[in-house]
Amino acid sequence: MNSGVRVRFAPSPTGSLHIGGARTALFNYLFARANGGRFILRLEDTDFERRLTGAEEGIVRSLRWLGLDWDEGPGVGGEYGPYRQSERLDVYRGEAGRLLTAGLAYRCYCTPEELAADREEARRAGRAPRYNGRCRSISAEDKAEKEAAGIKPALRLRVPESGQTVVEDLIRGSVVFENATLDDYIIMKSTGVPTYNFACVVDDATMGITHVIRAEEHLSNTPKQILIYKALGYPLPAFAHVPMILAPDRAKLSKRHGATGVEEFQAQGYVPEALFNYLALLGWSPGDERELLGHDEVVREFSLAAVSKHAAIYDVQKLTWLNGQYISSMGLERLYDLALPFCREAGLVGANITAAEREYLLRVLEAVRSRSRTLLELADMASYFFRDDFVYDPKGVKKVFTAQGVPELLREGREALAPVEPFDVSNTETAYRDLIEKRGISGGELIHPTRLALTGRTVGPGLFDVIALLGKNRTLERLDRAAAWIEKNITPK
RNA sequence: GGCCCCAUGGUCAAGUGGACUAAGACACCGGUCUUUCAAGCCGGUAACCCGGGUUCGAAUCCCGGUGGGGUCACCA
Repeated sequence: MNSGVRVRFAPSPTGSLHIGGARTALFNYLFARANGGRFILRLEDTDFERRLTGAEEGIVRSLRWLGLDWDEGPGVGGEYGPYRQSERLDVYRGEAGRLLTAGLAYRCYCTPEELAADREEARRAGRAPRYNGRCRSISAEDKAEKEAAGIKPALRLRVPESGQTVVEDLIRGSVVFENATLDDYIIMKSTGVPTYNFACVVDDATMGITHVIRAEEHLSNTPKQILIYKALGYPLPAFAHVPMILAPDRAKLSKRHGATGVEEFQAQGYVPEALFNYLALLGWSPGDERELLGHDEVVREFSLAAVSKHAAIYDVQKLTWLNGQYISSMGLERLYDLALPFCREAGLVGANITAAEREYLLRVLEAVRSRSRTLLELADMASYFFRDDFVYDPKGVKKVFTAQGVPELLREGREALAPVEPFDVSNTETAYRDLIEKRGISGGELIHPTRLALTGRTVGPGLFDVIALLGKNRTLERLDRAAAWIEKNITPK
């Protein structure tokens, strides 16, 4: 199915993909998928000063991780390429030449120093810092003089001095800009490299983009871009400016806000399903009470008309809650795949995994998943199933190891469990319940110290699940070890 | 400062003139279940920025304030 809809996400490879960019990419992706269109990835890498090596790869990795596959762009090709602006310089030069010969653009010989001085003066005088138009109607002599002095000109667009430019925004309606508030801005730098507004328009036009969906911070660029479409004679695409994602202090996302990059969330143990779901819900809602929405459901329901107008502050707590929901309800095999790197990182499993190890990890994950909100927590919750080197939680020691007769109780527990066969949940529980009854104690009096002895913790899955998972050898060994440890380290009170 | 956008609980967010005594979710607080902690379930606290208008009626429409945000580069 091809509806003719073409949208693009056009990041600049100056850093990693943060959640604001990811959300913009997501909305473009959703719009394309919801409307049978094509989603295109384009790299806006004309600022060679700020360009960062590895940034493109990082962005690509993050998009793929989130599941936002593009139909055209780096790595997949397409008939409108190339998809990196640095590889399209001849296209921009050609289009700029058209504007120059048509008299719609002109050469500007002002130096950056002159322009800075103009701006400073305007600022002091309380005027808007607009270009003063010095080169708009430069005389032939002055021009010759500048050329002779070897000054390389930049190219400016001749902006109408009156009238209005109206942005018909799919989310905000008509937004009117007075042309008089716009100035003749630079479209080609003196180096022959296009500026953002120009390259963006040329690419969107020549790549057949039908809907420009981008963050609201670009809204004030749009009238400038519309003027270029008109000058070049290209039809206008539809525009949609989606609300921004703000940091908890209500400011635009930046490095000082800490972990806001997709890769950082990934490293902290967030799963792509959850981030996808959360980001979709930031600025958009299905219109009813649903919160947990999978990929297909979001694609089915997404519409720009339902996108809100105001900026949203992201809330890690809700993301974390969603993440926990996904961790406890996704397919176990999928969870395994996602959790494996974290388990390796935590030293629970090695690089090569036998079928039996895999089976065991699967069962462990099943036991601890509902208690974990991130994969990091998950690996941590799973650790004592793989490692014997845990220490007893000091708080727990104080609470359940210091009572009178705990070592003896643990040894009795050990004796009760030793003959159990098969060593499963219900048989071990029966053995323990019998002991509890025989001793006339409460369940907790035996169960709590046992848990601490077996796991080092006071929290975790049901005790008999833990026991069955650990198996007889490790259970008995850990009970012995704890009894001895208590006798050595604790003075009964 | 100029221009532009926006405005429902702490946060996300439903709501498009009467069904609003304003959903739902996160967070928070209580209860319940349980050997623990989660999860689950039940319940609670908490919002229409202010002022004018229009209307029989305004969270919803209009105007003005206020507040927040964005943007004003040979950055993107």
